[in-house]
Formats: sequence, structure tokens, C-alpha cells
Amino acid sequence: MESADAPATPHARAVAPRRVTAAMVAEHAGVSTATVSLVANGKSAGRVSAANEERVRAAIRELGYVVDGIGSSLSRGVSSTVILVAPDISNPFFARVIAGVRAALGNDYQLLLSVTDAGQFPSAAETRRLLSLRPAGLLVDAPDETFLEELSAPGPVVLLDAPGVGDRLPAVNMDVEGGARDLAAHLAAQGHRRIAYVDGITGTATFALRREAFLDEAAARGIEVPPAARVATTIDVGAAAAEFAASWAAWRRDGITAVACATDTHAYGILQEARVKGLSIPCELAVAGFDDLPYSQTSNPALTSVRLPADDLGRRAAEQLRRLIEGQALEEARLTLQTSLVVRASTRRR
Amino acid sequence: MESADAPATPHARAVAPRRVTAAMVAEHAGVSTATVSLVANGKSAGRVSAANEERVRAAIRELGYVVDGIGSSLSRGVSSTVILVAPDISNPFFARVIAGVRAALGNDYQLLLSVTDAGQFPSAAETRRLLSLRPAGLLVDAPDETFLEELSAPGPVVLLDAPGVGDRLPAVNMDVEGGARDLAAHLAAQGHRRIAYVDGITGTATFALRREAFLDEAAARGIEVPPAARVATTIDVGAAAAEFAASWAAWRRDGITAVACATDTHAYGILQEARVKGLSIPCELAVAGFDDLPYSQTSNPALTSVRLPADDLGRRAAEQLRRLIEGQALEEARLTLQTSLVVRASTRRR
DNA sequence: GGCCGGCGGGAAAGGGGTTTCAGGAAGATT
DNA sequence: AATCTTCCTGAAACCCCTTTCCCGCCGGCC
Repeated sequence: MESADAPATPHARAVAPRRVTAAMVAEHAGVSTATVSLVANGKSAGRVSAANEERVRAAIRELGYVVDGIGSSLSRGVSSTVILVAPDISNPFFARVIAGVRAALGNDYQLLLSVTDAGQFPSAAETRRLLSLRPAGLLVDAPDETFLEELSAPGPVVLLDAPGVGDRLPAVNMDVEGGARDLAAHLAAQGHRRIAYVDGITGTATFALRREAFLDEAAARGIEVPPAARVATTIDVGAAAAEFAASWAAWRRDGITAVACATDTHAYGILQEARVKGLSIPCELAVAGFDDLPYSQTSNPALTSVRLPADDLGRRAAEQLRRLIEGQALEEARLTLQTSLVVRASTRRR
Repeated sequence: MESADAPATPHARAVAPRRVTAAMVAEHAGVSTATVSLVANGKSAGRVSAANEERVRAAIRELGYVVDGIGSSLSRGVSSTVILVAPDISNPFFARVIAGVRAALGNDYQLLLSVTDAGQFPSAAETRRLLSLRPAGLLVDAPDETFLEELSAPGPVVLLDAPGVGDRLPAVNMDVEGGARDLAAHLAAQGHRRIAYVDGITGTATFALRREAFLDEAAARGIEVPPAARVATTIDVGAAAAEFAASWAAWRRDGITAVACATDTHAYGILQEARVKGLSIPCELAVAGFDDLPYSQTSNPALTSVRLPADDLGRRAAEQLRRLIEGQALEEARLTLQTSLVVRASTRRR
């Protein structure tokens, strides 16, 4: 293809230019690889003369040298990668968590996500492979106990949103119970005495916590949540709408004046169906959600919801992880972040 | 803490049991590390005697040996990781793409996601670090040209959903233009003659393609889309609802009988606002979306939409990538997958 | 002027695995 | 019985970087 006197190698070797190694930089700068390593890693202060430092920097620039992640990881015994393991990433909440994590990790660590099929955690084999990449640390979102056991991690791990799981591991949680109680208190203050509760069908612990705290606080404030008004659906607008369509007649007869939902998605379905039925919200029926998803601000009417500190969750977890990686002790191994009730038109009676 | 005669090392060395290496397995099984490597990688056929193979397997089991990803990557020159770079992961569509990718990659490669802040691609520095992990291959979702240039990847890359970008790289695309044309044809067949189009405000090429194909096909079928009925909003239910609320009076005067949207999210906003206005859908106004998001099946009325082959997109892209990684030539470098119009109640006049 | 202290830099030892290559043992052939 | 295959096996090189010594050199001090 090229010059006729090129060696007749079967592979077009010239196409893939050789990776630039520290040795090449060293030769180009007339120093040893040790010096290159020091400069490239910013550890040159007081160890490399200014003259050599500049020559190495010039060589790095000129050759386009990038420290090889693999070689570096092997040599240091650990990579500079933080792996975030998450069973479900397809919601806007999670995007904010990631933003928080990235902000806290900065440039020192590289964030990679390991996701599996809907709601599942990696198998034991996958987990071992993951660990064999020698991540600097692991963040695990909404973990289940089985996965944590398999993990039995040799390295730093911080859990996110792990109420009641992995008690021995550091975690950052959100006070969903407080949020649920605030919501119950708000509905009580608005004068409701009989309320329906729409739960989610899922294995996640957070839903049980929300429900129990809500029911407990409601009871404490003299609110009744009759058994017939406790339902559960998959987390799906349509399913919630259908459930409400089927139940509303009975609830109305029973004197229900408000519906609290385990997540906003349920509430959207109820708002939709209520509109079909021509119900006036919040006058005939107040509706409240949980999670404060983006659409809740602009829904019609805007939805009262419990806002979760998504970016804080990510940020704090990543900060904790950094401390662990850097060998510092954690002042508090398990943090709980405040949630806040956002009252909007769907429950605000005037 | 332990026996009094233990060496007074400051670190609790016993806590972190030493990593199990191939050398340890080799010693335990009475063979060399070469043999261990062959067995552990399933390359033992015809190279290792049955007896030794069994002894090595037993040792691996007994010691819990896992091939070290870092050492292996360094030695082979490449890791067995496939990195999927994506600017936006928080939508259900993407979850299906991932499922497709995972299915096609199987156990041979490990999928990791690199995501950045909302809609952004990694910076040049981040990109270089990513490549320094020596991924076996890269999948890039909805790439922008700038990122592809920085990539100038030395390794296998396949683009997903990259209409009109990175022409020289293999890609798997979806025929959104065909879908848009089908939609225009459907609305024409339903008797509409004046239609509104709600576009998305975003840099993504796919939106321009949808719009142009729709307008072109509409024109070809004698449908008018008056300039005043061409609007664009951010991809947000509330924004679309507001836009529709502001425009509907004028549109109605202008004889508009249908609205086509660049994505279902817009259509949800319109459905919501139409209900507020008491419009009968599809009789007074037909509404159609694009993407066929999950909620479109259960919305009220169910939404006509263009379904995109999400899992196929992931699967085919991963298959192509595998071929590249394994050095096979691609029969077709750029694939385009069919989309399909799903007609539901929001446009179906009876 | 000799000795000491310190700074700067290099040689070299890993870190864990893969792969080549040469050679040994066992079985086949003459 | 000698030679040739065939099969297996293990030693060793290599991948790229980090880090630990250790040494040479320079200036300062007595």
C-alpha cells in the first residue's frame, strides 16, 4: 500500500501509532521514567529541579503523553475509578444524584456506572469482575442485602439510599420518614380526617418506611386511613389512574377527602383520572405525592410533594467515599439528609 | 489485639487478606502460572492435560481466585470493558438501550457507563483518561461532532443514534424520518388538512430530521402547517402545556385540527391542557407524539406515537462493536433500524 | 582543604497476567 | 532399540507505571 520497501507485515502497523509511554517521554526529555512519573502526577515539588520539570512538561505536551490508567492502576495497586452501582438509572432523580457525585469527586477520581437490567443487581460473577477492576471505591445506590453480602468488599464502599440495609457499612440516607410525617401533618392541618394511601409495588425499603411513617403520624393526628383506602400499584401513571378509577366511588362514599401517594408518578395518574371525572382539586379531593419529580412543579394543579435532596445525596456520599479512600476516619458513618415538604396547589385549600 | 507475639505492625494487616494471585493458584495446584492462565481463560482445550486442568480448577475454586482485570488488561494490552458514553441517561428509552447492549455483549465484555452532566459530553481531559483505561471498545450515544473529534479513537467505536454525525465511523441509527413521514401520512388519511407542529428545543440532530421529514411529507400530501403553528419548547410537559394554552385560540381560528409533537413529552402537556380546556380528543383536536414513551400506552386518551426500536438499537450496536473488537469487517458500517407508527385513540377518528 | 549534609535523579524491583518458545516425556514408527 | 512425533509444560519476557532505595554531586562548615 505504502512505500514498496516497507516490511511486508500483514497488519497495517503504521495505522495504529504506538502508544506514548513514560519511557518515550523520559528519553525525549533526557531523564528517567521516575522523573516523568513524578512530574506527570504532580508530585514533583521538592523532588525535581525546575529545569527538569520544564523539560518533562514540554516532552509530555509534545508527545501527547497520557498516563496509562492500566499501568498506573497495577503499579499503585488500585485504580482511580469510582464505580457507582445502581439498579435503576432511568429517572431524573438519579441524574441529579450523579451530578452531585461528580461534583464531589472532582478530577481526582473517574466516575463509571455499572448498571444491570431493570431493578437487578449484578450477579456474583459480575460483582467479582467489577471488583477485579480494582476501583478506588464503590458507591451503591438502593442496594439489596444479597448484593452487599456478595460484595463483602475489601475496599471503600458507601451506600446511598440504603435505609435498613447493610448496617455495618457507611451510608447516606434521606429522611423519608420525616417527609412522610410532614405530609401527614400538613394534610391534618388542612382539615382532612379520612385519607387514602397509594403505595408502590416494589421491593425497595424506602416505600415501606414512607408508608409506616405516614400512617403512624396520621393516626397520631386523628386521621383515619381505612383499610379499603390502602392500595398499591406498580409505579406507573396508568396503573395508578386505573386503581383510582376503580376505587374512587367507594372512597367518596367512605368520606375520603385526600390521597397521599408513595411517589409522584402515582399522583400524576390520580390527577389525570380525577380530571376525567371532573373532580375539583383540591376542593373535592386533595392529592399529594412523594419525590417531587420535575413535572410536579408544572402539573395541573401543581402537586404537593416531598422533595428529596438528590444532589446532596450524591455529593455527601462521594465526600464520604473520598474520606474512606484517603484513609480518614468518618465522623459519622451513617448520615441522614433532610427532606422537605413542598406545598403546592393540589392540597392547598384557601 | 490478637496474639501477643504478632509483629507490631501499625496496620492491621490481617484484616485485608492478600489478593489471590495466579501464582498462588499455580503453587497450590503444582503447575505454572502459564497453565493457570490457560485454564482460567478457557483456552485450555488441547493445551492442558485433563488431570492438570482439573487440579487447576479445584485450586481456583478452593482459593476463590478471580483473574485480575488490571493485570490482565495490562498484559493483553486492552481491557475487556466496553464503555458506553452517553450525555443523557435519565429516560426509560435509555434503559432499554442498555438492556440491548448487555444482551449482545454477554459475559465476554463488561459494560460500564460514562455519563457527564446533563447533556454534556466529557471534556478532552476526561476523554483521554477514559481512553487510558484501554476499553475494548466504545459505544457513543447521540454524539456531537466535537466529542468525536477529540475521541479520534485508536480503538473500535460504534455510534448510536448519530444521524448526520461522525460519517466515517460505524453507527446504528433509527429511521426517524420514516416514522415522521408515516405519522404525516396517517394524519392526512384521517382527513386533517391544517396541522400544528411542536418541536423540541435541543441541539440533537434527530429533532431536525423529524421536523423536516414531517413537514415534507405533510406538504406532499396537501397538508398545511402554517408558520404560526410551528412552535418549539423545551422538552418538558409544563412548557408544552403553556405553549399550547397560549396558542390554541389562534390555532383554532386558523382551522388547525391536529398537533404533531417532536416527542411524547410535549404531547402529554398538550393532552393535559386540552383536558383543562374541555377539548374532545381526537374529535376537536388530534394529538400525536414521537418516541412512544411508556406512559403513552396508558395516557388518556392513549397517545398515537412513533415507536423507536430501543433495545434493538443497543443490541445491534453492541453486535457491531463486537465484530470490530474481534477484528471482523462490518458488512454494513451504518445501519438504520425501522421505526413504527403506533396508532392509538388520540388520533383515531371513527 | 577535607568532611558532612542534603538535594536531585536514576536504577531497579515489583504489581499480576499472558504468551511465546524451547524442551522434556510419552507414545508411535521403523 | 533408536528416532520421530505429538503433547504438555514451565521459564521468561513483556505490558506500563510507581516507588523505594541509593548514589553522586554540590555547597557549606570547621
